[in-house]
Amino acid sequence: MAGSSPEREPVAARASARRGIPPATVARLPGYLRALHALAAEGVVTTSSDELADRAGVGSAQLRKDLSWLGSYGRRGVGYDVEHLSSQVEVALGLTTQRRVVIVGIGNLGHALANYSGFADRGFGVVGLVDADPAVVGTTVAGLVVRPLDELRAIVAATDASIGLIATPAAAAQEVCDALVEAGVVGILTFAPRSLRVPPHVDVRAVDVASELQILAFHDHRRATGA
Amino acid sequence: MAGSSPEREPVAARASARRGIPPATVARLPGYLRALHALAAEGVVTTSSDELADRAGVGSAQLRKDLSWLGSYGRRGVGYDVEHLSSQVEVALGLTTQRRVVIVGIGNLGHALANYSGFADRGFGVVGLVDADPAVVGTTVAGLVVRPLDELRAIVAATDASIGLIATPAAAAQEVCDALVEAGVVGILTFAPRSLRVPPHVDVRAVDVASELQILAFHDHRRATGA
DNA sequence: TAGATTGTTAATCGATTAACAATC
DNA sequence: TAGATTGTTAATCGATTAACAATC
Repeated sequence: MAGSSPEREPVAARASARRGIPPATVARLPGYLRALHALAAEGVVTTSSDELADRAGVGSAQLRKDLSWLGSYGRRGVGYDVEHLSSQVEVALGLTTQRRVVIVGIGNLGHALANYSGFADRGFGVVGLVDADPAVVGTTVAGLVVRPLDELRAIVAATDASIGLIATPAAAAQEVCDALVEAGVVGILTFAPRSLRVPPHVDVRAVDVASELQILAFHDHRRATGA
Repeated sequence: MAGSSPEREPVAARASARRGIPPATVARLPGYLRALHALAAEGVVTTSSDELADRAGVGSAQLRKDLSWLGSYGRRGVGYDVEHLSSQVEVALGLTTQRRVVIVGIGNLGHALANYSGFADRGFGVVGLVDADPAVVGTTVAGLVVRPLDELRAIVAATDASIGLIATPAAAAQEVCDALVEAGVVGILTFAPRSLRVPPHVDVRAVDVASELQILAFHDHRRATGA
């Protein structure tokens, strides 16, 4: 409109500025980080896109394309420094500061999640346990006392938790979700088998174990019958 | 080659014949089924793509496109019969015969999974529990006696299990996976945080809870910083 | 230099979405 | 018939992949 064509940035930079790292890439970054940590634990100092992709279970072209969204952290002809790349992936994912997690629903699954050591290893701290059942409230699980649902807001405020984990029955999930949102969490991971409604600023990810099995059943079925 | 153009089928039919239902669609079908069952439980007899999509948390265009891969089970101007569509989705997923599941790794998580009633409700039967720890072997969990790892093959054979569920530590997962494949399962759902290597005829799905949290952390981080 | 490996391009492929003709 | 809603089309969008120039 000003009569001259604007300065052109590289395509990738423009896309990055517009939309950031693509969701499909973000979803694979934790897998790369896992593979990098495994390599570091084995004492490997330098790796290649071939080796790392193989460890992560993806193609090397995809790995390089994914990493290119973060920047240029490899050396042509050499590969990637394991420690340095780990750090950069952690920076990209925002794992440089620990995030605090509240678990709601301390049944079998909530119990297992509260005791899962993999959270602390990977940047998360479980800071609160909440349940609606008076018989469960007051018990100690994984070193934390289980608190009643009506204290959720105070717990989130006191601990500055940003992530809520829902391990309740499906029937209670939306109500708990609303309470978590109201309390101020911005990310929710739910294991309850139903879809949740949240405002746009809140991010929900859902793990439904029976759905996963049904997807496996489809492939089993295809193999057994037609194709 | 024969000198005349071949008969043309509709595009969708050709694609369907070639590759079947797209993976992204298959992954959403369990969610539709859940929503349909919820509607049925409320006594709703007929639904629309708008209502069903809303329940499942997707757009109505996407829902109709997805269902079109299964066939034409709606009535223009009317909607879908809840019971009939449920059945058709179940047929498409191969849920008309119950599939049997073996769980390996009876720690906190394996325990929770063994006791999860959602499996039976949705077409799966837990028929075997296996653990490597002699202290766990012999105990009864969810009505089943935990058996040692070296009996895995016999259990799969005796129960005709087709799906294996891995709830072991990461370090044991590949070994357990190999044993499951060797025993004859064709679908594996793993909760261990590492990638698994399987032959092409075996299907693996992975749930990594800490990875899910890391993906949530990314969005939290983006919100807090730049975009 | 010669060999190796990245980062990027461009082509392909698959998924999503809006719009609407078909039809109940 | 008029209104409603599907099933399908076609356009757009995003993801994957192979190939290779850049460069260590």
